Amino acid sequence: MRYLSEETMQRIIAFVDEYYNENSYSPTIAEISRSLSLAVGTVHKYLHRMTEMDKLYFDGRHIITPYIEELQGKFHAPVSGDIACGSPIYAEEQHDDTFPIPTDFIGKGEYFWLRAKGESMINAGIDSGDLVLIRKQNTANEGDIVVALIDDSATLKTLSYNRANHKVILKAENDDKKNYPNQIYDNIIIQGVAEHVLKKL
Amino acid sequence: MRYLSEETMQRIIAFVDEYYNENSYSPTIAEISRSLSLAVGTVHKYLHRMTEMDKLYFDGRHIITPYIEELQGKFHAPVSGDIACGSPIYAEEQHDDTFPIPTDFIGKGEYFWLRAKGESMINAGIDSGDLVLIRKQNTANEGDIVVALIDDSATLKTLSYNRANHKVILKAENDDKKNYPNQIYDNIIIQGVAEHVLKKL
DNA sequence: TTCTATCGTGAATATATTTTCATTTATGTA
DNA sequence: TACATAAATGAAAATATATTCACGATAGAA
Repeated sequence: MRYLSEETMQRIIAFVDEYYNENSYSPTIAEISRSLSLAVGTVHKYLHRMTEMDKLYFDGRHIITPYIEELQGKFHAPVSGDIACGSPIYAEEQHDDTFPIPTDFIGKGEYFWLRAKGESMINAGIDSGDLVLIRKQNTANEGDIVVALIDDSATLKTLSYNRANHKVILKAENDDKKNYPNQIYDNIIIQGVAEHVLKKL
Repeated sequence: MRYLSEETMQRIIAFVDEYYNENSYSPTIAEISRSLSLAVGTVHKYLHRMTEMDKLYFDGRHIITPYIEELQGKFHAPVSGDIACGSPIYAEEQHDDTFPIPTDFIGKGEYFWLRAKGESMINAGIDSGDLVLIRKQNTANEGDIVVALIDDSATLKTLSYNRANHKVILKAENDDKKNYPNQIYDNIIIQGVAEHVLKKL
């Protein structure tokens, strides 16, 4: 069989998704065959061809549709170690735990969680102990709250530029400017941008 | 074999959990056997006996440990419809989407998400559009932020009592007391207590 | 030592699942 | 009709996985 029916492909994906929702694992070829009244050979070829077409992924045992991929893995961001809001601490990826993130609240991309520590970002609504959701990226816009790597240490600050002398400014969001002064650098490495914060009430 | 080693049981559970973390599905008996250097027969008996002992669940194909059970299903709280912070709106459970919740950040119990609407709780850190994580319960303490059912409508307010006349007071957390006055009732039905809030930055 | 409970082995068997492929059915068209 | 294409069938073969069970090794107690 060289050709696939668009309708049958949709039916297979819909059934697999529904089955996964019910069972938290994907169905076997035989189960799809029975439920959709298709021959096992038919289902088998569809799964293979659809894998080639990147419509889903079938490894001979597990079927992963885009929907399933979203449910697992992709949106389970690892919780890294604490991050300093005040003085930078070393940014090691501890991967303590995983923490799934809602689909409708965030966009595509890789995310991870950081537990904020210190008072430097309280004006931005980030208090010590809050979990901050970071989107991994190495560029950012002025005004973004970024995870910046300075001398092998990570810190959470608001990004700003001085266009006159081409310096990068990391601003703390705290009125106490004595204890939380702006930090000026020639170069910083950005690890991600803070998008959400989960707070205890 | 009538007896199981506690150590081997722990090793099996640990391996299955780790494997599931990596792959989002549980390993086969053969894979456990290879990785832990145990005979397939040994692993098979362990899985069966441990199922009887309720240490995990094995149906001949899928292994579900307590950890895996937690990852799937149990902590996926349904997102209900919007809830009014200001004037109460009807509380229908829409179940738009599911939204997994971190294990270490919250305790046991049933949870659901509400999207806050209105300005009545801004002093409590809940702004319009925020997702609020509610723990289902029908009792609450003074000072808790509760989801209260008033005349078939749900509202998010801080709970308070007047012990003199046995009235229940629902307080808005907004300095504008003209538009957000305290509401006094003889009786209210509590649907849950707000524990966390997820905010966009 | 001898016995017994504990813990595990290994290989044969049974079952489930995937893979392959020659054939069938239906439809449109020259 | 004769032919080509699309879509699916069905059953056998290959492979993967689970299940069973008689036996082996170890260690402590009688």
